[in-house]
Amino acid sequence: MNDEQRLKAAGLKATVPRLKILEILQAREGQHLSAEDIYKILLENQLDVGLATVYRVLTQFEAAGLVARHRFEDGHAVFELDQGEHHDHLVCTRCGRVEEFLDPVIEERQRRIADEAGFRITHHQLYIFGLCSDCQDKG
Amino acid sequence: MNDEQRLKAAGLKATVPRLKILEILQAREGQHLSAEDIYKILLENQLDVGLATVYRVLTQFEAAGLVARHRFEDGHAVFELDQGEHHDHLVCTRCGRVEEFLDPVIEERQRRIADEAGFRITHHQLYIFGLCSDCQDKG
DNA sequence: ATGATAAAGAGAAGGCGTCTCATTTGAATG
DNA sequence: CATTCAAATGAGACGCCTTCTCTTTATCAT
Repeated sequence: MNDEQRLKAAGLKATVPRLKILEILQAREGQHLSAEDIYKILLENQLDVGLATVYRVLTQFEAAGLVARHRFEDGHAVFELDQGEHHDHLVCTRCGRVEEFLDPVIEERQRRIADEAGFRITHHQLYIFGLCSDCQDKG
Repeated sequence: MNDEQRLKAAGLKATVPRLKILEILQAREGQHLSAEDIYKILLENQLDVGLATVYRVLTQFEAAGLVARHRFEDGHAVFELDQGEHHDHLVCTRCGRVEEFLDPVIEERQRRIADEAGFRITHHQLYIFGLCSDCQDKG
């Protein structure tokens, strides 16, 4: 399935801004980009896309399950492509480095906890904050 | 230990705004208050405390380990007294209801994951979002 | 009580994100 | 392929939460 088909499958028209933003996200898998980051990349590529559009598109992508939105420590949002594989994050509070992980045991416990509380889970977020090995050395 | 002593132990002068904010948080344990909420409560009690002061004090309290700051779905911050007992949250995305839980297994797995990645954990946050039992019924 | 210093109050300013509205674009139709 | 109309975009204003600045005030040690 190509990008255009992917957008249509999500119920979105295949417009230039949407295709480009999808491309950018695909080209930077594993990174966590803010709307501003994406906006700048678009401008660097001579694409006149408004920042408002970037926000709109990202919100639509999120609703369509194409991207995941995260809010690390500082509360401002970053995005990454959602490849169906949920994962959680370890975030270094000093250098901003982010590592991803997936723990089946934690996932299972979460389902059970929600179940016992009578909640139907839609999604969840687990962030572990701390100092990465490099930053521990630097004091 | 009374409130005044608690503040001094945290390295903070025992000022009126700080004492009052601490009182408010204590009187509402289990609730999650925004800075604005606390500001309004102060005004209702005829206390002329500036909103900026509320934010400052809450940030200081957080740094001192007296309160925990959370960002649920919408990105804006809420606070609660930190009684030493870490816990995580189940949040209903429809009515905003929040339930707390603590799962030793999850806690343990987190420590191990951080360990294996070479991270030294400072703190972590786990939010499970979904619909509470009441809201499931309401469609 | 007094002085040094931290904290508070008020309002301006900042930052991220959303809204509005005129204009353009996409894609279905003839 | 031209037409058409809803949907999407761009630009900038706007809004909200939070922080900053600066003067005034309060705290605490002496």
